[in-house]
Amino acid sequence: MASLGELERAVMDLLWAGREAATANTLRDLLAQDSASGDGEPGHQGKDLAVTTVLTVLSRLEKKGLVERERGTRPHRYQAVSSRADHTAELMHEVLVSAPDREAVLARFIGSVTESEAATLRKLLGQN
Amino acid sequence: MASLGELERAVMDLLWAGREAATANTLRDLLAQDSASGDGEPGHQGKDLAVTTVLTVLSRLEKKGLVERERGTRPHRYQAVSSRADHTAELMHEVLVSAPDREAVLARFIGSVTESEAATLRKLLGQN
DNA sequence: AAAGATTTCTACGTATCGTAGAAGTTGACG
DNA sequence: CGTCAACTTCTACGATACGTAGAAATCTTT
Repeated sequence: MASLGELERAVMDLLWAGREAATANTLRDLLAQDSASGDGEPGHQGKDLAVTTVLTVLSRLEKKGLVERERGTRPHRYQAVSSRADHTAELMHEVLVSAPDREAVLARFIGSVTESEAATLRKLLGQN
Repeated sequence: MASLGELERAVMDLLWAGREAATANTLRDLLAQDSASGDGEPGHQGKDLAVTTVLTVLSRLEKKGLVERERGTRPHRYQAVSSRADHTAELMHEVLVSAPDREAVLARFIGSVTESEAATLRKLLGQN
């Protein structure tokens, strides 16, 4: 119960990037920028979304518990409820516990991480 | 590009459980059993699906690359392409690399696992 | 060749998501 | 205080995914 659509994801990425709460208009502008300049990904095109579109997405993200809005200020300001790292780690954990054989999963998982990530894990686990 | 529906998930669970390739009919029967007896989860009800339903789901799973079918034998036999542990670990890794700040994600992730899981990780990282 | 088993094709209902216009609400300014 | 502009909410439509299964096509077996 957590998968995001493409636009939802793009909005979350913006909210996670700038840590200040942002308005729908700001986000719309950032979305336009992000896709306009010819950066790596040719995936997303030069969007120029309506503000209502952004607002709809923000409402949905709020309903999903990923976004929080300040209703006091007039242009409402939106921000991510948790950091991207927290959110991603939570997702990883959800995936992990979705399987009954966690030990086996962790074994395969360890096999799939890079050496540098493994090093990070060793450090974090305070062993070795 | 990996999330499964409820029925798709149930089918995969069956394929992952019994390692033998199974026919659509077998799976339909197993699905009926699984939900019939009053086990823990009251989530899924006493399904009694049509075989075509199971076949449709199997086709979709095949298209997603999760299931493989033997076309030679007449009642086609289906089996999971990879083990549940492999699949789950792969998902976890996909989630991990979906974030740019993997170190931070791993840190949060480690914080979310149980002590026993942490022990498993230490063991696994100790080797190799 | 006919009957039965099996697979493929087609389809409908519901849910999610991208998208945005229409309508309602509110703050500011004259 | 009334009006306008900005902002939010409501409503909606097209596309895709999934659960579900009948209709049609194909293969097996007798």
